[in-house]
Amino acid sequence: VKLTRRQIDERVTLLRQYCKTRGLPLTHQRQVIYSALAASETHPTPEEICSQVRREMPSVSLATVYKNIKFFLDLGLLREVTALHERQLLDANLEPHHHFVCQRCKTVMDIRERDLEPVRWTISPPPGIRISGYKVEVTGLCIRCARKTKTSRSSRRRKSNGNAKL
Amino acid sequence: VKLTRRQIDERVTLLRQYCKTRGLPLTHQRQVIYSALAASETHPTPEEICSQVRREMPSVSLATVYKNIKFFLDLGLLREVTALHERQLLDANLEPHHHFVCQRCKTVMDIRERDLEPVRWTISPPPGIRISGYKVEVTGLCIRCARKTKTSRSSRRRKSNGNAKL
DNA sequence: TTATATGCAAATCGTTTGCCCCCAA
DNA sequence: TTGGGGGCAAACGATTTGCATATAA
Repeated sequence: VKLTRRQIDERVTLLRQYCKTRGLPLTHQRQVIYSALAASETHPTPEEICSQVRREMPSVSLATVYKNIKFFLDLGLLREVTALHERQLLDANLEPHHHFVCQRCKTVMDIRERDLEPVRWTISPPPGIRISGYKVEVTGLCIRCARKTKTSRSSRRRKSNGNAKL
Repeated sequence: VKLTRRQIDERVTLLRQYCKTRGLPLTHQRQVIYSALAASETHPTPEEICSQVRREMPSVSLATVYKNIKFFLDLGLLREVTALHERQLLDANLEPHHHFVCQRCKTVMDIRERDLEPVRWTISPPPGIRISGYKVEVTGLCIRCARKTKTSRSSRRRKSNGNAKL
């Protein structure tokens, strides 16, 4: 999905508005980092974005790129391919199954395969690729976090992945 | 999904067979690590498995646990919750969409939301949780890797996530 | 016996933090 | 002017590696 120059500028304008309404400063590097992200056609790593940004602004530090990425994520102006990249989580369940991931505490719970309709294409799948399986990731809030959210006060980014039940 | 002692032993027997047919030694620690995994009801980290194993065998090193986890993954006796935990991958596409992940080179490609049927439950979703969305992860081999596989010779674990097209 | 695994410690990699200076508002 | 941001280097946490020793087959 390649964006035109104009579409990228629109994204930066969106960023500008977000910053303005929250009274946050919009620095030059922040703009350049965000347009590098918006212009990316793949799923870049922070390092890759940093190299990209350095073509235009050789002095940016990797730390600044990381800080801004977190900033954009918090604002919802950017997403992660997976929220579970922090550490390796193992799954000894060899049966095909799906997952529920709590977006607050990151707890993962299994969903039996038969509890969801099989995934189906509405068009023919892209030619050339070989498909071996489909895994659905249901996101939301687990019971514990859903309860806490009513009154708020968080259990964000728990280290343990606990025993919470669906 | 809590397994009975008997089911765990069956899993270890499976491991024993895999090792035997490949002529690989089945050490005491390998067995204990594998049963700790099979007995896990959650999605443990390597650290957590290590602590668990140490209750029975206090001398195991974390390095051994890591090496064995890789061993089990290679044999297909264990899975990861996500194959993309190694580094943070960013996704500037704010539209809801799905992903194709090449299990060999780890390239991620977007699938437009409308190209897959919406995910649906066959039973009513677990009460108490709050669901905010569904993301499908289609796994398989990308064009490049699918081609290479016929003749073999790999591009495993490429560092870049490339520009490969669906 | 012989190949492979283990344990330990050092190395590496990705990411975060502290601190001092600078800039956008 | 002033509070958040930027750059740098040190700190960190997770994972990997090198190597000498121990172990399964």
